[in-house]
Amino acid sequence: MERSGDRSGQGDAKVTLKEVAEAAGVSRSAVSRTFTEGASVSPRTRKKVEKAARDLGYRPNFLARSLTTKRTALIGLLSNNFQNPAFMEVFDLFTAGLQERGLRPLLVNQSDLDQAEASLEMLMQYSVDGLIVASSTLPPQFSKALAEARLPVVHAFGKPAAPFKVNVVGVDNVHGGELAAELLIERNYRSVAFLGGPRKATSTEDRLAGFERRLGLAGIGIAQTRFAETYSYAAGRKEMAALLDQGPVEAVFCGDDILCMGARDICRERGVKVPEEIGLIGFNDIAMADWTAYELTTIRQPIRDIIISAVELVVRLVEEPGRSAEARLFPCQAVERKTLRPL
Amino acid sequence: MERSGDRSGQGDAKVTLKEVAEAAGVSRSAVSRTFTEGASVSPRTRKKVEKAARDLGYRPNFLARSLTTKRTALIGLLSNNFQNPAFMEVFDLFTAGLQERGLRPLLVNQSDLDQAEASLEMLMQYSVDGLIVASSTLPPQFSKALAEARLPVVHAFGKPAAPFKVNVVGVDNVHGGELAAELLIERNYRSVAFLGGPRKATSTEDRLAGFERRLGLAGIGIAQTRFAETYSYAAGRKEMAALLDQGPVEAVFCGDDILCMGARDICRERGVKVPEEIGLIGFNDIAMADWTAYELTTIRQPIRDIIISAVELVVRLVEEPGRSAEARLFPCQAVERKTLRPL
DNA sequence: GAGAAAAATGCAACCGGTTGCAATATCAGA
DNA sequence: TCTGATATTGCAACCGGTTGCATTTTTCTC
Repeated sequence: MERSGDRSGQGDAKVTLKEVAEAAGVSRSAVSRTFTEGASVSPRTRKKVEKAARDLGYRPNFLARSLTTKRTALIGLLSNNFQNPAFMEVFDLFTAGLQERGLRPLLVNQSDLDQAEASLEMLMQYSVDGLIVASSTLPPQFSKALAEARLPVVHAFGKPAAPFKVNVVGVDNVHGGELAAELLIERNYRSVAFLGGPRKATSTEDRLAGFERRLGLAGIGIAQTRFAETYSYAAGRKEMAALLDQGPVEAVFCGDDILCMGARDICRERGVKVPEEIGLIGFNDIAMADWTAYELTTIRQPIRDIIISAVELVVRLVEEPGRSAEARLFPCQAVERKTLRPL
Repeated sequence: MERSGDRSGQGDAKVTLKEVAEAAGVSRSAVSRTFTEGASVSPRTRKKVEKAARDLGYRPNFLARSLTTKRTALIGLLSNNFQNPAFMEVFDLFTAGLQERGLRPLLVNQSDLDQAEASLEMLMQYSVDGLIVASSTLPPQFSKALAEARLPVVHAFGKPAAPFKVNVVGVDNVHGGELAAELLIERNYRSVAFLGGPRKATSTEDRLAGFERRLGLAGIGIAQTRFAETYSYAAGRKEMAALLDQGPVEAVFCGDDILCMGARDICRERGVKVPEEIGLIGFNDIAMADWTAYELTTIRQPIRDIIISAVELVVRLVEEPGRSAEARLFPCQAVERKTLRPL
């Protein structure tokens, strides 16, 4: 004869609170309280309930619970950077950070942020407690939708936006651009180019703005400007190739390491030596930037700090709904490796 | 005076079915039916309900619904490869594939699979409809827990396991190892080494087994064998360095592209020329393997096919609970680039 | 040991939906 | 216009929990 499961009894369908209550000879409330932090249950009942629960293999249903508690511990994690291997680090830190606090990331792959409103709606239907958007850009329309949704939202890697109030955690990209410019100025580069990420990304604009301004103070103009369509190796290659075809420059500031790696490889392919014949600066300081094949000089973005802060912020927003929007900006930092000529 | 929201009326808390019913002057059932595929509602009621819903900004609560329908459309996505940039592609495809089918990935970052049972329990508390485990290894204990859980599970990138019946979608790793061996034999390498992933990973064992066997047929033994602790660039560097220190070999078969890239870079650093002085083969054919700085000769794993198949399988398992476990294995394929000497 | 305060318990309503069933409305055919 | 078949509708119970409140039990004080 077939046993319907062993002593841990996951024999049939799901075991419910009611069955545990019956088995333990107590009311449903008693069972519920046993599994609720800080509820009032006598040690004796608790013991009985726990035994019954163990015997039956009972686990409380989180979703049913959320119906009354209004908390799901689900946090939406939305990003448009699924093509970028560097983002693995971002996902790693986000998921680990959320899990540490008992939160569950509900992942949304939104390659086109312009159509993110449907995703937002979906997230609300799943009653997520909060949302983290990990992307350097945020189309105004989406930003508007976010602001209107009654939902704690943190935009990680974004920039403080004027029109709508969304919480932001990121870096001062203008300053980052300035740092890049300084690196070049110090080393006497005179003819420089900018190879940015998507044109519409505010991070791109800001990096360019800071770069241009600081360069301007030194009397240097930007010889060429190009924008990649996506943050990807392929896009970096493509734009760098175009840039090289266009005419000679002494150095290129890339708006992202992954673009810079693509750019670096086009140089490798064409036999133009880095840094002897052309200088390159990246942005982010992703782990791969340190790989022997690249050793990018780059502007470091404190990814870890940003993510820890974003998680902490979203948690806080969930706890204090009334809280007004906030921007947390971390400083960038130049890290010198081997893609610029020495001082 | 403050307006409490515009005409779309997300003024206050969440709008519920009941409120819509009242506004539309119909019963709650009618509203429910309006939002349920294939339910019986007259066009007239539907119109009324839809108008009321629109005016109030109503969205059905998925979680409440799931309580009675027994479906959440949540699929657990558990992986231990959050350090591996190559896995970005995997996440991209998984999330996109699930979303296409209206499913939502609940992400679990489980760097230590030995402790995955708690995560499994958590997933069940969230009533996920199914689970995809993306990892090349699966500790027996976890495998056992998976088999016992009443939950559709697909192990992607795994291998068909003897003791417990878990659905698997992956490649024939033994054959992959053989392909690598053939590549080396053809090119007359005689002294070869194996630099594998984690020792306990079955994929590592299988690749090694196939490699060794095919080599054996040609009368070649494996000169050195090393195992990386993780699938990471750093681990690849470390083991390759050790391997180089140990003594000379003509070629190394790396159990993963990311390890191979680390290995490649140690060579670059030490000035040992690839492929002139040492040959390298990777495994996977991740996007980065084609980067100019690496151009790895490697054994291709059809990632896209595996993922599409895994998603399709988990969907099917959800629909047909009784279905017995299945293994879907795809063939590997050698792709030649520039890290082995020419024929 | 009596009385009052504190702790534990159960009842019943509720969270936001779905659904079987019986009742009602609509429609077709004669 | 009447009858039976079919389509809509609402009622009420249910999904698996939580929680305010009144009641009962326990504990403490004197």
